[in-house]
Amino acid sequence: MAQLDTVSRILDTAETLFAEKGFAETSLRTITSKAKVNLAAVNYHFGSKKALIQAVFARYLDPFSESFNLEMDRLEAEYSGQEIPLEAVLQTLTQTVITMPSPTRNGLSVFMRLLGLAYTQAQGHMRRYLQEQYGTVFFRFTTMVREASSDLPDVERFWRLHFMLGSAVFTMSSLDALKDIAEKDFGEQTRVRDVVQRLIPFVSAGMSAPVTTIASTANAASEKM
Amino acid sequence: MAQLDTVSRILDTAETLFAEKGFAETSLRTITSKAKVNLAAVNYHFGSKKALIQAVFARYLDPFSESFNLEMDRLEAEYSGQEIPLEAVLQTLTQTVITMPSPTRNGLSVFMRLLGLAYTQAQGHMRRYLQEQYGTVFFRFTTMVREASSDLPDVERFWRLHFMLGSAVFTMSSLDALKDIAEKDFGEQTRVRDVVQRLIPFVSAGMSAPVTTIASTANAASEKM
DNA sequence: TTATGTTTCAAACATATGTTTGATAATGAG
DNA sequence: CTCATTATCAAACATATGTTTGAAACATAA
Repeated sequence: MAQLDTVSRILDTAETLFAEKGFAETSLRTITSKAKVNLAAVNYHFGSKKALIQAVFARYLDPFSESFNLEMDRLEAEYSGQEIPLEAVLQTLTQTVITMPSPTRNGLSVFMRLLGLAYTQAQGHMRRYLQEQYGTVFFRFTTMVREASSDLPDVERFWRLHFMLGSAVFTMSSLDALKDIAEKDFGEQTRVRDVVQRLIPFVSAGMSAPVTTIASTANAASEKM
Repeated sequence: MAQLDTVSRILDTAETLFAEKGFAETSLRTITSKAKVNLAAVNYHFGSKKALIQAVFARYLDPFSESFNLEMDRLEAEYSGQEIPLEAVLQTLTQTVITMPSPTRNGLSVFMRLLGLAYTQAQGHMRRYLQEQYGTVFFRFTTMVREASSDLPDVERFWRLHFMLGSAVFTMSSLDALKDIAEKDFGEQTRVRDVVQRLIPFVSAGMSAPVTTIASTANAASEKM
Protein backbone atom coordinates (compact mmCIF):
# COMPACT_ATOMS: atom_id res chain seq x y z
CA MET A 1 0.00 0.00 0.00
CA ALA A 2 1.96 2.93 -1.31
CA GLN A 3 -0.41 5.40 0.31
CA LEU A 4 0.22 4.36 3.89
CA ASP A 5 3.89 4.12 3.16
CA THR A 6 3.96 7.69 1.95
CA VAL A 7 1.97 8.96 4.90
CA SER A 8 4.13 7.36 7.53
CA ARG A 9 7.35 8.17 5.75
CA ILE A 10 6.26 11.79 5.89
CA LEU A 11 5.30 11.52 9.55
CA ASP A 12 8.58 9.90 10.53
CA THR A 13 10.77 12.37 8.71
CA ALA A 14 8.71 15.35 9.83
CA GLU A 15 8.96 14.23 13.44
CA THR A 16 12.73 13.97 13.26
CA LEU A 17 13.24 17.27 11.48
CA PHE A 18 10.80 19.18 13.66
CA ALA A 19 12.60 17.90 16.71
CA GLU A 20 15.96 18.92 15.27
CA LYS A 21 15.14 22.35 13.95
CA GLY A 22 11.73 23.41 15.13
CA PHE A 23 8.50 23.80 13.23
CA ALA A 24 8.94 27.07 11.39
CA GLU A 25 12.53 26.24 10.53
CA THR A 26 11.60 22.99 8.81
CA SER A 27 10.25 23.41 5.30
CA LEU A 28 7.96 21.05 3.48
CA ARG A 29 10.59 20.75 0.80
CA THR A 30 13.15 19.49 3.29
CA ILE A 31 10.69 17.00 4.70
CA THR A 32 9.49 15.66 1.38
CA SER A 33 12.91 15.37 -0.16
CA LYS A 34 14.33 13.53 2.85
CA ALA A 35 11.27 11.31 2.90
CA LYS A 36 11.64 10.72 -0.85
CA VAL A 37 8.07 11.70 -1.61
CA ASN A 38 6.69 14.39 -3.82
CA LEU A 39 6.37 17.91 -2.47
CA ALA A 40 2.63 17.96 -3.04
CA ALA A 41 2.17 14.80 -0.96
CA VAL A 42 1.95 16.70 2.32
CA ASN A 43 -0.86 18.91 1.15
CA TYR A 44 -2.56 15.98 -0.52
CA HIS A 45 -2.51 13.67 2.48
CA PHE A 46 -2.68 16.13 5.36
CA GLY A 47 -4.09 19.32 3.87
CA SER A 48 -1.58 21.77 5.25
CA LYS A 49 1.62 22.09 7.22
CA LYS A 50 -0.29 22.89 10.41
CA ALA A 51 -2.32 19.73 9.98
CA LEU A 52 0.89 17.76 9.50
CA ILE A 53 2.28 19.10 12.76
CA GLN A 54 -0.89 18.12 14.57
CA ALA A 55 -0.82 14.68 12.97
CA VAL A 56 2.71 14.15 14.22
CA PHE A 57 1.51 14.83 17.75
CA ALA A 58 -1.70 12.89 17.41
CA ARG A 59 0.10 9.75 16.30
CA TYR A 60 1.87 9.72 19.62
CA LEU A 61 -0.52 11.41 22.00
CA ASP A 62 -3.67 9.52 21.09
CA PRO A 63 -2.41 6.11 22.20
CA PHE A 64 -0.57 7.75 25.07
CA SER A 65 -3.55 9.51 26.58
CA GLU A 66 -5.57 6.31 26.23
CA SER A 67 -2.93 4.29 28.05
CA PHE A 68 -2.55 6.95 30.65
CA ASN A 69 -6.26 7.03 31.34
CA LEU A 70 -6.29 3.27 31.78
CA GLU A 71 -3.33 3.41 34.12
CA MET A 72 -5.05 6.07 36.17
CA ASP A 73 -8.14 3.89 36.36
CA ARG A 74 -5.96 1.08 37.63
CA LEU A 75 -4.31 3.33 40.17
CA GLU A 76 -7.59 4.62 41.53
CA ALA A 77 -8.93 1.09 41.75
CA GLU A 78 -5.83 -0.06 43.59
CA TYR A 79 -6.16 2.63 46.23
CA SER A 80 -9.97 2.50 46.17
CA GLY A 81 -10.91 5.60 48.11
CA GLN A 82 -7.68 5.89 50.08
CA GLU A 83 -5.35 8.74 49.46
CA ILE A 84 -2.86 8.00 46.67
CA PRO A 85 0.70 9.01 47.48
CA LEU A 86 2.27 11.53 45.14
CA GLU A 87 5.11 9.21 44.20
CA ALA A 88 2.60 6.66 42.99
CA VAL A 89 0.91 9.24 40.78
CA LEU A 90 4.21 10.26 39.28
CA GLN A 91 5.31 6.67 38.84
CA THR A 92 2.11 5.96 36.97
CA LEU A 93 2.76 8.82 34.62
CA THR A 94 6.34 7.92 33.95
CA GLN A 95 5.61 4.22 33.64
CA THR A 96 3.05 5.03 31.00
CA VAL A 97 5.55 7.16 29.15
CA ILE A 98 8.28 4.56 29.31
CA THR A 99 6.40 1.39 28.61
CA MET A 100 4.28 2.79 25.82
CA PRO A 101 5.04 1.01 22.57
CA SER A 102 6.36 3.83 20.47
CA PRO A 103 4.16 4.25 17.40
CA THR A 104 6.97 6.12 15.74
CA ARG A 105 10.19 4.84 14.30
CA ASN A 106 11.99 7.51 16.24
CA GLY A 107 12.62 7.03 19.91
CA LEU A 108 10.98 8.52 22.94
CA SER A 109 13.54 11.26 23.26
CA VAL A 110 12.75 12.67 19.84
CA PHE A 111 9.16 12.93 20.79
CA MET A 112 9.96 14.46 24.16
CA ARG A 113 11.89 17.17 22.44
CA LEU A 114 8.88 17.76 20.22
CA LEU A 115 6.67 18.15 23.27
CA GLY A 116 9.05 20.66 24.72
CA LEU A 117 9.03 22.62 21.50
CA ALA A 118 5.26 22.55 21.35
CA TYR A 119 5.09 24.04 24.79
CA THR A 120 7.60 26.82 24.32
CA GLN A 121 7.58 27.42 20.60
CA ALA A 122 3.82 27.04 20.55
CA GLN A 123 2.18 29.46 18.25
CA GLY A 124 -1.48 29.76 19.06
CA HIS A 125 -2.78 26.88 17.01
CA MET A 126 -0.65 24.16 18.63
CA ARG A 127 -1.38 25.25 22.15
CA ARG A 128 -5.09 25.36 21.38
CA TYR A 129 -4.96 21.98 19.71
CA LEU A 130 -3.18 20.31 22.61
CA GLN A 131 -5.55 21.93 25.09
CA GLU A 132 -8.70 20.89 23.22
CA GLN A 133 -7.51 17.41 22.39
CA TYR A 134 -5.77 16.35 25.57
CA GLY A 135 -6.96 18.87 28.14
CA THR A 136 -9.17 16.42 30.01
CA VAL A 137 -6.37 13.90 30.56
CA PHE A 138 -4.16 16.69 31.83
CA PHE A 139 -6.92 17.91 34.11
CA ARG A 140 -7.45 14.44 35.52
CA PHE A 141 -3.73 14.21 36.25
CA THR A 142 -3.56 17.59 37.99
CA THR A 143 -6.61 16.63 40.04
CA MET A 144 -4.81 13.50 41.21
CA VAL A 145 -1.77 15.57 42.07
CA ARG A 146 -3.96 17.92 44.07
CA GLU A 147 -5.49 15.10 46.06
CA ALA A 148 -2.06 13.59 46.59
CA SER A 149 -0.74 16.82 48.08
CA SER A 150 -3.78 18.15 49.89
CA ASP A 151 -1.65 19.71 52.61
CA LEU A 152 -0.11 22.13 50.11
CA PRO A 153 -1.73 25.55 49.65
CA ASP A 154 -3.35 25.85 46.25
CA VAL A 155 -1.12 28.65 45.02
CA GLU A 156 1.98 26.85 46.12
CA ARG A 157 0.94 23.65 44.40
CA PHE A 158 0.10 25.55 41.25
CA TRP A 159 3.60 26.87 40.95
CA ARG A 160 5.31 23.68 42.04
CA LEU A 161 3.34 21.74 39.47
CA HIS A 162 4.86 23.94 36.83
CA PHE A 163 8.32 23.68 38.32
CA MET A 164 7.87 19.93 38.05
CA LEU A 165 6.61 20.16 34.51
CA GLY A 166 9.53 22.37 33.66
CA SER A 167 12.11 19.92 34.93
CA ALA A 168 10.58 17.18 32.86
CA VAL A 169 9.88 19.03 29.65
CA PHE A 170 13.13 20.93 29.61
CA THR A 171 15.32 17.95 30.38
CA MET A 172 13.53 15.72 27.95
CA SER A 173 13.60 18.29 25.22
CA SER A 174 17.38 18.48 25.43
CA LEU A 175 17.75 14.83 26.20
CA ASP A 176 19.85 13.83 23.25
CA ALA A 177 22.38 16.57 23.82
CA LEU A 178 22.47 15.89 27.56
CA LYS A 179 22.90 12.16 27.07
CA ASP A 180 25.90 12.82 24.85
CA ILE A 181 27.50 15.08 27.44
CA ALA A 182 26.75 12.64 30.23
CA GLU A 183 28.28 9.80 28.31
CA LYS A 184 31.40 11.77 27.47
CA ASP A 185 31.86 13.10 31.00
CA PHE A 186 30.88 10.07 33.03
CA GLY A 187 31.40 7.27 30.57
CA GLU A 188 28.09 5.62 31.14
CA GLN A 189 25.20 5.25 28.78
CA THR A 190 21.96 6.74 29.96
CA ARG A 191 18.54 5.57 28.92
CA VAL A 192 15.35 7.57 28.99
CA ARG A 193 14.06 5.47 31.83
CA ASP A 194 17.18 6.19 33.86
CA VAL A 195 16.69 9.92 33.54
CA VAL A 196 13.05 9.57 34.46
CA GLN A 197 13.96 7.49 37.50
CA ARG A 198 16.32 10.24 38.58
CA LEU A 199 13.67 12.83 37.96
CA ILE A 200 11.07 11.35 40.30
CA PRO A 201 12.98 11.74 43.58
CA PHE A 202 13.94 15.24 42.55
CA VAL A 203 10.43 16.49 41.88
CA SER A 204 8.95 14.51 44.75
CA ALA A 205 11.31 16.18 47.16
CA GLY A 206 10.56 19.52 45.57
CA MET A 207 6.83 19.04 45.89
CA SER A 208 7.08 18.24 49.58
CA ALA A 209 9.56 20.97 50.41
CA PRO A 210 8.64 23.18 53.38
CA VAL A 211 6.42 26.07 52.40
CA THR A 212 7.97 29.41 53.14
CA THR A 213 5.46 32.22 53.28
CA ILE A 214 6.08 34.94 50.76
CA ALA A 215 6.74 38.28 52.39
CA SER A 216 4.17 40.55 50.82
CA THR A 217 6.52 43.48 50.58
CA ALA A 218 4.83 46.63 49.39
CA ASN A 219 7.95 48.34 48.12
CA ALA A 220 8.11 46.42 44.89
CA ALA A 221 7.25 49.13 42.44
CA SER A 222 10.82 49.46 41.31
CA GLU A 223 10.67 47.16 38.37
CA LYS A 224 8.03 46.63 35.78
CA MET A 225 6.45 43.24 35.72
CA MET B 1 20.25 61.61 18.84
CA ALA B 2 18.14 59.96 16.23
CA GLN B 3 20.64 57.15 15.75
CA LEU B 4 20.50 55.79 19.28
CA ASP B 5 16.79 56.22 19.28
CA THR B 6 16.44 54.04 16.21
CA VAL B 7 18.74 51.38 17.56
CA SER B 8 17.02 51.03 20.89
CA ARG B 9 13.56 51.27 19.40
CA ILE B 10 14.50 48.31 17.24
CA LEU B 11 15.94 46.42 20.19
CA ASP B 12 12.89 47.02 22.36
CA THR B 13 10.34 45.95 19.78
CA ALA B 14 12.44 43.04 18.64
CA GLU B 15 12.72 41.80 22.20
CA THR B 16 8.98 41.94 22.71
CA LEU B 17 8.10 40.32 19.41
CA PHE B 18 10.72 37.59 19.71
CA ALA B 19 9.38 36.74 23.14
CA GLU B 20 5.83 36.62 21.83
CA LYS B 21 6.31 34.65 18.65
CA GLY B 22 9.81 33.25 18.51
CA PHE B 23 12.74 34.19 16.34
CA ALA B 24 11.92 32.64 13.01
CA GLU B 25 8.28 33.66 13.28
CA THR B 26 9.11 37.33 13.70
CA SER B 27 9.98 39.10 10.46
CA LEU B 28 12.12 42.19 10.11
CA ARG B 29 9.17 43.90 8.48
CA THR B 30 7.02 43.34 11.54
CA ILE B 31 9.76 44.62 13.81
CA THR B 32 10.57 47.72 11.79
CA SER B 33 6.98 48.70 11.17
CA LYS B 34 6.06 48.34 14.85
CA ALA B 35 9.17 50.26 15.80
CA LYS B 36 8.35 52.92 13.20
CA VAL B 37 11.73 52.72 11.55
CA ASN B 38 12.70 51.91 8.01
CA LEU B 39 13.06 48.29 6.99
CA ALA B 40 16.69 48.77 6.02
CA ALA B 41 17.54 50.10 9.47
CA VAL B 42 18.09 46.66 10.95
CA ASN B 43 20.67 45.69 8.33
CA TYR B 44 22.25 49.11 8.52
CA HIS B 45 22.67 49.18 12.29
CA PHE B 46 23.09 45.50 13.09
CA GLY B 47 24.17 43.87 9.87
CA SER B 48 21.77 40.98 9.82
CA LYS B 49 18.85 39.43 11.63
CA LYS B 50 21.11 36.98 13.46
CA ALA B 51 23.20 39.86 14.71
CA LEU B 52 20.04 41.60 15.90
CA ILE B 53 19.02 38.54 17.91
CA GLN B 54 22.45 38.41 19.51
CA ALA B 55 22.32 42.12 20.26
CA VAL B 56 19.00 41.66 22.04
CA PHE B 57 20.63 39.10 24.29
CA ALA B 58 23.86 40.99 24.75
CA ARG B 59 22.06 44.10 25.94
CA TYR B 60 20.74 42.10 28.83
CA LEU B 61 23.34 39.44 29.44
CA ASP B 62 26.42 41.65 29.40
CA PRO B 63 25.46 43.67 32.45
CA PHE B 64 23.96 40.59 34.03
CA SER B 65 27.04 38.42 33.81
CA GLU B 66 29.12 41.28 35.12
CA SER B 67 26.83 41.74 38.13
CA PHE B 68 26.70 38.02 38.69
CA ASN B 69 30.46 37.73 38.68
CA LEU B 70 30.69 40.50 41.25
CA GLU B 71 28.08 38.87 43.43
CA MET B 72 29.97 35.60 43.25
CA ASP B 73 33.13 37.39 44.30
CA ARG B 74 31.24 38.81 47.24
CA LEU B 75 29.86 35.41 48.16
CA GLU B 76 33.24 33.72 48.05
CA ALA B 77 34.75 36.50 50.14
CA GLU B 78 31.98 36.20 52.68
CA TYR B 79 32.53 32.48 53.15
CA SER B 80 36.30 32.79 52.67
CA GLY B 81 37.36 29.19 52.29
CA GLN B 82 34.42 27.64 54.10
CA GLU B 83 31.88 25.60 52.22
CA ILE B 84 29.11 27.72 50.78
CA PRO B 85 25.63 26.28 51.31
CA LEU B 86 23.68 25.58 48.15
CA GLU B 87 20.83 27.86 49.14
CA ALA B 88 23.27 30.75 49.36
CA VAL B 89 24.53 30.07 45.86
CA LEU B 90 21.02 29.97 44.51
CA GLN B 91 20.02 33.06 46.43
CA THR B 92 22.97 34.89 44.92
CA LEU B 93 21.90 33.94 41.45
CA THR B 94 18.29 34.92 41.94
CA GLN B 95 19.14 38.10 43.77
CA THR B 96 21.28 39.12 40.83
CA VAL B 97 18.47 38.38 38.44
CA ILE B 98 15.92 40.26 40.48
CA THR B 99 17.82 43.33 41.53
CA MET B 100 19.47 43.95 38.20
CA PRO B 101 18.37 47.26 36.77
CA SER B 102 16.67 46.16 33.58
CA PRO B 103 18.42 47.74 30.60
CA THR B 104 15.32 47.09 28.56
CA ARG B 105 11.99 48.80 28.59
CA ASN B 106 10.36 45.42 28.82
CA GLY B 107 10.26 43.64 32.11
CA LEU B 108 12.20 40.73 33.43
CA SER B 109 9.58 38.22 32.41
CA VAL B 110 9.88 39.11 28.75
CA PHE B 111 13.56 38.50 28.88
CA MET B 112 13.13 35.27 30.78
CA ARG B 113 10.87 34.00 28.06
CA LEU B 114 13.53 34.95 25.55
CA LEU B 115 16.11 32.95 27.44
CA GLY B 116 13.82 29.97 27.44
CA LEU B 117 13.33 30.28 23.72
CA ALA B 118 17.05 30.59 23.14
CA TYR B 119 17.59 27.37 24.97
CA THR B 120 14.92 25.30 23.31
CA GLN B 121 14.43 26.99 19.97
CA ALA B 122 18.16 27.50 19.64
CA GLN B 123 19.38 27.00 16.18
CA GLY B 124 23.07 26.41 16.16
CA HIS B 125 24.23 29.98 16.05
CA MET B 126 22.48 31.14 19.23
CA ARG B 127 23.62 28.21 21.30
CA ARG B 128 27.18 28.73 20.12
CA TYR B 129 26.99 32.44 20.79
CA LEU B 130 25.68 32.01 24.33
CA GLN B 131 28.28 29.36 25.03
CA GLU B 132 31.20 31.41 23.74
CA GLN B 133 30.06 34.66 25.29
CA TYR B 134 28.81 33.57 28.68
CA GLY B 135 30.22 30.08 29.06
CA THR B 136 32.76 31.06 31.70
CA VAL B 137 30.17 32.64 33.99
CA PHE B 138 28.04 29.56 33.67
CA PHE B 139 31.02 27.35 34.39
CA ARG B 140 31.87 29.33 37.49
CA PHE B 141 28.30 28.93 38.69
CA THR B 142 28.21 25.18 38.11
CA THR B 143 31.55 24.87 39.89
CA MET B 144 30.06 26.61 42.93
CA VAL B 145 27.08 24.31 42.79
CA ARG B 146 29.41 21.32 42.71
CA GLU B 147 31.31 22.48 45.74
CA ALA B 148 28.06 23.24 47.50
CA SER B 149 26.82 19.70 46.96
CA SER B 150 30.01 17.69 47.20
CA ASP B 151 28.21 14.72 48.73
CA LEU B 152 26.26 14.19 45.51
CA PRO B 153 27.62 11.77 42.90
CA ASP B 154 28.76 13.63 39.81
CA VAL B 155 26.26 11.99 37.48
CA GLU B 156 23.42 12.67 39.82
CA ARG B 157 24.36 16.30 40.22
CA PHE B 158 24.68 16.67 36.46
CA TRP B 159 21.11 15.61 35.92
CA ARG B 160 19.73 17.47 38.90
CA LEU B 161 21.40 20.65 37.75
CA HIS B 162 19.44 20.36 34.54
CA PHE B 163 16.24 19.53 36.37
CA MET B 164 16.81 22.74 38.30
CA LEU B 165 17.58 24.69 35.16
CA GLY B 166 14.47 23.27 33.59
CA SER B 167 12.19 24.38 36.39
CA ALA B 168 13.54 27.88 36.14
CA VAL B 169 13.73 28.31 32.39
CA PHE B 170 10.42 26.65 31.69
CA THR B 171 8.49 28.52 34.34
CA MET B 172 10.05 31.82 33.47
CA SER B 173 9.48 31.35 29.79
CA SER B 174 5.76 30.92 30.37
CA LEU B 175 5.67 33.39 33.21
CA ASP B 176 3.23 35.84 31.74
CA ALA B 177 0.68 33.18 30.92
CA LEU B 178 1.13 31.54 34.31
CA LYS B 179 0.80 34.80 36.19
CA ASP B 180 -2.49 35.44 34.43
CA ILE B 181 -3.83 32.03 35.38
CA ALA B 182 -2.61 32.38 38.94
CA GLU B 183 -4.26 35.74 39.29
CA LYS B 184 -7.54 34.51 37.88
CA ASP B 185 -7.58 31.33 39.97
CA PHE B 186 -6.21 32.63 43.25
CA GLY B 187 -6.93 36.31 43.00
CA GLU B 188 -3.49 37.45 44.02
CA GLN B 189 -0.93 39.25 41.97
CA THR B 190 2.36 37.49 41.56
CA ARG B 191 5.65 39.21 40.96
CA VAL B 192 8.74 37.70 39.40
CA ARG B 193 10.48 37.78 42.74
CA ASP B 194 7.63 35.86 44.34
CA VAL B 195 7.91 33.06 41.82
CA VAL B 196 11.65 32.96 42.27
CA GLN B 197 11.26 32.80 46.03
CA ARG B 198 8.95 29.85 45.59
CA LEU B 199 11.38 28.23 43.20
CA ILE B 200 14.32 28.17 45.58
CA PRO B 201 12.87 25.83 48.24
CA PHE B 202 11.62 23.58 45.47
CA VAL B 203 14.94 23.13 43.72
CA SER B 204 16.90 23.09 46.97
CA ALA B 205 14.81 20.20 48.22
CA GLY B 206 15.18 18.51 44.87
CA MET B 207 18.94 18.87 44.91
CA SER B 208 19.23 17.29 48.36
CA ALA B 209 16.76 14.51 47.75
CA PRO B 210 17.98 11.03 48.67
CA VAL B 211 19.90 9.37 45.88
CA THR B 212 18.33 6.16 44.68
CA THR B 213 20.69 3.93 42.79
CA ILE B 214 19.62 3.18 39.27
CA ALA B 215 19.00 -0.49 38.69
CA SER B 216 21.19 -1.30 35.73
CA THR B 217 18.66 -3.58 34.10
CA ALA B 218 20.04 -5.35 31.08
CA ASN B 219 16.73 -6.10 29.37
CA ALA B 220 16.27 -2.64 27.96
CA ALA B 221 16.63 -3.33 24.30
CA SER B 222 12.92 -2.97 23.70
CA GLU B 223 12.87 0.66 22.74
CA LYS B 224 15.19 2.71 20.65
CA MET B 225 16.94 5.50 22.38
C1' DT C 1 28.47 78.17 3.75
C1' DT C 2 30.55 74.27 2.15
C1' DA C 3 31.98 69.77 2.39
C1' DT C 4 32.05 65.34 4.64
C1' DG C 5 30.31 61.57 7.03
C1' DT C 6 26.19 59.44 8.85
C1' DT C 7 21.47 58.09 8.84
C1' DT C 8 16.99 57.39 6.63
C1' DC C 9 14.14 56.02 2.95
C1' DA C 10 11.50 53.79 -1.02
C1' DA C 11 12.34 50.55 -4.21
C1' DA C 12 14.20 46.59 -6.09
C1' DC C 13 16.48 41.96 -5.67
C1' DA C 14 17.03 37.26 -4.96
C1' DT C 15 15.34 33.57 -2.84
C1' DA C 16 12.51 30.45 -0.02
C1' DT C 17 8.20 29.22 1.37
C1' DG C 18 3.23 26.86 1.47
C1' DT C 19 -0.08 25.77 -1.73
C1' DT C 20 -2.54 24.66 -6.16
C1' DT C 21 -2.96 22.68 -10.68
C1' DG C 22 -3.54 19.52 -14.39
C1' DA C 23 -1.61 15.69 -16.34
C1' DT C 24 -0.02 10.96 -15.67
C1' DA C 25 0.29 6.65 -13.36
C1' DA C 26 -1.37 3.09 -10.25
C1' DT C 27 -5.11 0.65 -8.03
C1' DG C 28 -9.13 -2.00 -7.24
C1' DA C 29 -14.15 -3.24 -7.73
C1' DG C 30 -17.80 -4.84 -11.00
C1' DC D 1 -10.95 -6.01 -19.20
C1' DT D 2 -13.08 -1.42 -17.92
C1' DC D 3 -13.58 2.37 -15.65
C1' DA D 4 -13.81 5.20 -11.69
C1' DT D 5 -11.17 6.33 -7.83
C1' DT D 6 -6.92 7.30 -5.70
C1' DA D 7 -2.11 8.55 -5.61
C1' DT D 8 2.02 10.63 -7.60
C1' DC D 9 4.48 13.97 -10.08
C1' DA D 10 6.66 18.25 -12.30
C1' DA D 11 5.55 22.71 -12.84
C1' DA D 12 3.62 26.93 -11.77
C1' DC D 13 1.63 30.31 -8.42
C1' DA D 14 1.35 33.65 -5.00
C1' DT D 15 3.43 35.47 -1.34
C1' DA D 16 6.74 36.46 2.38
C1' DT D 17 11.25 36.82 3.65
C1' DG D 18 16.27 38.85 4.46
C1' DT D 19 19.19 41.77 2.08
C1' DT D 20 21.09 45.37 -1.09
C1' DT D 21 21.04 49.70 -3.52
C1' DG D 22 21.35 54.46 -4.64
C1' DA D 23 19.42 58.64 -3.78
C1' DA D 24 17.81 61.95 -0.44
C1' DA D 25 17.87 64.09 4.19
C1' DC D 26 20.44 65.22 8.04
C1' DA D 27 24.13 66.48 11.06
C1' DT D 28 28.65 68.26 12.05
C1' DA D 29 32.93 70.48 11.72
C1' DA D 30 36.11 73.44 8.97
